[in-house]
Amino acid sequence: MRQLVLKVLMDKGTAMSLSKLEEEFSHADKSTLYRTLKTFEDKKIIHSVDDGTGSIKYAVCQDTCECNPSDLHVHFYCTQCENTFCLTDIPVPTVNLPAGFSLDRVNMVVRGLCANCKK
Amino acid sequence: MRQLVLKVLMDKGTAMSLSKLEEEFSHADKSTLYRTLKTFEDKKIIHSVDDGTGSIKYAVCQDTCECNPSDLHVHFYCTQCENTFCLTDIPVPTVNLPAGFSLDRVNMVVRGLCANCKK
DNA sequence: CTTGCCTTTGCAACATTGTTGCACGCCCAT
DNA sequence: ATGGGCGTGCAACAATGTTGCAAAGGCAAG
Repeated sequence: MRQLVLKVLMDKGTAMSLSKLEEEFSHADKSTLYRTLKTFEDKKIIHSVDDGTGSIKYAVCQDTCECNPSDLHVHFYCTQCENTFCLTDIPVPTVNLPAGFSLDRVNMVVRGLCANCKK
Repeated sequence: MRQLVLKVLMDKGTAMSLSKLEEEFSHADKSTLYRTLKTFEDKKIIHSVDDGTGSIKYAVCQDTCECNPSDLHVHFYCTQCENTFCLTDIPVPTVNLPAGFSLDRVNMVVRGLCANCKK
């Protein structure tokens, strides 16, 4: 089952939400998928993205993924196809915080149209 | 009532969630506050921030605020005091999207410790 | 083979947040 | 006084995320 979930996530190419996975596995239970995702996240096999849609998305980590300190890359949410992409090539730009502020993590989500939907 | 809500938001200096407002006005109803915030948002008096905590925060717009196309400034969430600040001085850096992608809005939230909590 | 343990799964319930329908009360103008 | 519009409160609801508990399966030791 976990193998199936991982395969779907890898084939999909985009970040998936829990409800999307439920549709994919209509026979599987929500809690099973939920715990599967949590397990993967603990094991640093996938990382979660809050893309502002209200539901958390999950995507497989790249080989070079360093999910440890942060989500290092920018995420993109397409407002038309409603897919969330990992822009693994685009690192989160550094920002100059006000004096006294220390940085822990950064979440950066770009909304717009993806290459497919813009055609 | 709306005047009271607006006053609290302005005095607070940080972005507040609906539940925080409920605490502030223990006698007021959730839906009243909710509709008040929605009204303010429509009128572009306040803007909403999804800081990744699961609850949407609201903050008064600056005079120069141009909430229209996007949240133009970076937001900061302090993991200790759990306050969300508008870093109105810090514009969201531009990113070079992959070919074919078009930008609509950007949400950028920095997590860390604020000046007060880092002391 | 049987027993017991551990893991995984499914069902159900729950908390939280956000949202909406409906009715009541208030104010104001006609 | 009457009616309409607005704001408010109560309640219910939907969606998401989360957890407790019991059943089912595999695996190893006896």
